[in-house]
Amino acid sequence: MAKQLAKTYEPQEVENRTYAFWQEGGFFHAEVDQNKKPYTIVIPPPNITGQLHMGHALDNTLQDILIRFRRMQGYNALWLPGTDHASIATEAKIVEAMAKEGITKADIGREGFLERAWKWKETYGGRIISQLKKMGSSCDWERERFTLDEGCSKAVKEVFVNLYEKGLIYRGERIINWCPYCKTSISDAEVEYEEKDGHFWHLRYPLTDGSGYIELATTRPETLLGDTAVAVHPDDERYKDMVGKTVTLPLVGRQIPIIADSYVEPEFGTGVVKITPAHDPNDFEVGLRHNLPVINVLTDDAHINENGGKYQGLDRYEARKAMVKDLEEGGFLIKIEDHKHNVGTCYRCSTVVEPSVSKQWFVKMEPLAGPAIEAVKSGKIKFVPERFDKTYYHWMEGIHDWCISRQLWWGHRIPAWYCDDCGELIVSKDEPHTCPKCGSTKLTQDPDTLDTWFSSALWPFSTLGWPENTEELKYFYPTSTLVTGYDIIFFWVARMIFSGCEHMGDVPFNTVLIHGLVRDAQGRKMSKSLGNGVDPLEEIEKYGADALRFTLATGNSPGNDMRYMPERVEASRNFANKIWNAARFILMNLEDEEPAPYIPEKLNMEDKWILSKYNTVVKEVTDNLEKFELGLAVQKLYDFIWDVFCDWYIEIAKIRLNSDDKATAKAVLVYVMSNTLKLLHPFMPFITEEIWQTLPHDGESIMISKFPEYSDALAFTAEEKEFERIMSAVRAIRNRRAEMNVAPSKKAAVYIATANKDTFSACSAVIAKLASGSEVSVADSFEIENAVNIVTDDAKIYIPLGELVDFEAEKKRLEKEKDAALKQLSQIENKLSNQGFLAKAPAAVVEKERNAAATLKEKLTLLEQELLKLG
RNA sequence: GGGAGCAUAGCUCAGCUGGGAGAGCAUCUGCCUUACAAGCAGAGGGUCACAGGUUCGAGCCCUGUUGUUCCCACCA
Repeated sequence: MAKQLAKTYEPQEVENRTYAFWQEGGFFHAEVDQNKKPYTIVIPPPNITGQLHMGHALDNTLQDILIRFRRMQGYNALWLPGTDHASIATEAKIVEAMAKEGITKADIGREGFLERAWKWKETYGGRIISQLKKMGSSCDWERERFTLDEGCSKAVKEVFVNLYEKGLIYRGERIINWCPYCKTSISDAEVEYEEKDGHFWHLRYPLTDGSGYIELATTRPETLLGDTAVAVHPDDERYKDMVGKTVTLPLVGRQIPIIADSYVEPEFGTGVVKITPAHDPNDFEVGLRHNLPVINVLTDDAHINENGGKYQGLDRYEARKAMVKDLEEGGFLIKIEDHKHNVGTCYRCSTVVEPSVSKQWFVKMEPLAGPAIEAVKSGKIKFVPERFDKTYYHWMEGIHDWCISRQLWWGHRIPAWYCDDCGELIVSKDEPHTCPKCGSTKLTQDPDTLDTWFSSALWPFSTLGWPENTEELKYFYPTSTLVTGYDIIFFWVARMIFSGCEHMGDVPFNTVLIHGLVRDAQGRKMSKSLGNGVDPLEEIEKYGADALRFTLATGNSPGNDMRYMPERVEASRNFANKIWNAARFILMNLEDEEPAPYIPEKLNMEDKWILSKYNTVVKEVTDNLEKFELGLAVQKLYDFIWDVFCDWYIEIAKIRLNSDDKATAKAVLVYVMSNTLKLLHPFMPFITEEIWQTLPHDGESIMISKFPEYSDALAFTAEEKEFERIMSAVRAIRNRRAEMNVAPSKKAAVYIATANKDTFSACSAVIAKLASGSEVSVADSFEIENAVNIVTDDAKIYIPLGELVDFEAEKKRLEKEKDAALKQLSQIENKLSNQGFLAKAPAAVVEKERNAAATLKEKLTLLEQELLKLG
């Protein structure tokens, strides 16, 4: 025993050792156990290409708090970890790396590329995992999964075939968002709209019959090459006569019809719209209605293709420039206006996307959205905070079909084959060898892969073994809580919900705890381009993982963004050090003895006070955690440990520790300390384990100890209240001494006149210690000369400080206090004479006011007595 | 165009079902009181954005206004 702890807490030394100890102990692992209730969290799988950033740090801190809390509460807690293959992001990185070697995808082919990709995964995939461990994450690493592993791939095929057979997956030629940099289609959700300064080019399209021209405006003049009509509103009088005529497309010479369609807004611009079905979603719809040809004019990297005549080969923006010049020269350009408009960009690479008609695979959303909406409406899934259900409904209700095919190689290949001979489409979990229609053996698999979110949508059940009906799946599904940022509600949360409902017949989780973004100190989003990102690992190195976790868990509320301020981590680090030193103090006093538990009969007032305070904290922290109010919970622990336990109880305990009557104080110190460590453990796992291990303890690890529970036996309400009186007397004395600039080293006698003699006598040593008293006397009354006067609610206190006492000042001060008390009293009496208040306020509230009034009156009496004495 | 959030001390933010305005940092004063100066004891500092309303009682609920941030939306 009597272990020596270093003077300050050194997290670096403790963390790796402790984490290894937990792993070796197998404490993170959960097995199916019918005798225990499961509590399950599946991790939002980080990208294998990723590096831990503050968003991960926050997300995983919250998850770890919840999982550690539930584990200690006795739940069979499973936190299932894994990583995401992140098709677009990863493929882009690999392509980039290859480019540095001067190699392209085409050079090495699909096989060669995938070989590289898997190697990449082996090299970097583990990086983020080891970073999560640095955070202290108590994931069940034995169950680590990867969205592209065998099991997940099986689940993906199962789902694809299943949905296809139900008619919920189809292949079709439709307008999609094309990213010319990633060279793939992307879903609507993957397009980010940015307001950009652009132009409005007003053009003149001549009527073919020579009877004039029609004026229209466009923001993308280069799409003119794909125009197949010009549209006006059917009721627009200005153009009524022109409908049915044709115009000759400038620069191209193609004759295209003027059509009437109510999509056109007559008030906007000139009321005329050029229709480019191949490159605009609205125009595409118009084209369908009017049976217009679709002319694609772009290549997959956004250059003009063979349909662009002389502009072929030009980049889209070069083509724009060239065409505007030609239009101007040809007299077709009327004017150019500045125009702000929303431009769609790729969420991965920020390249401006081009809407393009293309043959892709889609998930039919409408039948899936219904049950997914109902799952939240019925309360089977709850968002915390609740307001996010609105966001969710809004998105789900207006959802379009989901484009799931990607022109990438890194991902789940679409389980569809085409017969080279008859063109038959075969969708199958297993590779087919003959065409069921013509018997041909020449079959080619669809080259595309699936949207990376297609596999993450299955994560809550694919990781538990689905489509096999495993014991794990039966036991741990639905999972309990999903923790994630509001920025991926659409990408991931919504899709998990409809996938769970569809394939499992049950919701994937019961609660979704939503957090916000971690921003920089100025409130800006952390980003690579700004270079303002704070590296969590550097912060851990500097301040310790516990300090970082504490900072992220505190001072923010669900769903709201937070700013990352280095000063706050410093404060958290200081808190860790405070705890460390409190432990050092206790250990120092334990010497070599095996401390016994406290004996209830021997507890004195301050022991009961601290135990009662502790008991309240247990209740409140538990309540807060159960309601996902993690920030409130940890704030209460901070206040209790620092202000209540350290600043008051430890100081008071020193009195007995310096006497012969040490046992009870020691026992209470140990009891409160080690149990408070348990309460704090979910938030600060490393330091709590380290200290708990050095204190007398039962069990292998704090992380599998029992989370403290509220106990009626510790609810010493009366003693708590009594001791608060002592504290307020101590505060009053300290306050007066500070005001008079009396150094703590200058001890002075303290005389306390009170009707409450028992309490004050019992605590005279406490008062002496905490309020620099040389001696403390308690009686009904005193006649003291040359004394400072202090009046508390139930006591008059005199401190003879001889020459320091200024009677006039004393009098003035007491007058001031009297005025304040009178004012307060009149406020309360106003309330108490208000019939409405008496009739309608809860009895407890009225009672509280009555007590306050009584206390004030008592104080006023004492104040008046003193003023009388002073003349 | 629709929807949501935020506005509380100099700064960053808490404030749970309406019942005496809080923390951290910063500032000021005094302390090396042998667990901790990464500390201790004190102090100052707020019309809780503004205007109405509901209520015995509003930072909290309702309506409107202003400022700000974000999300969604097919206006060329």
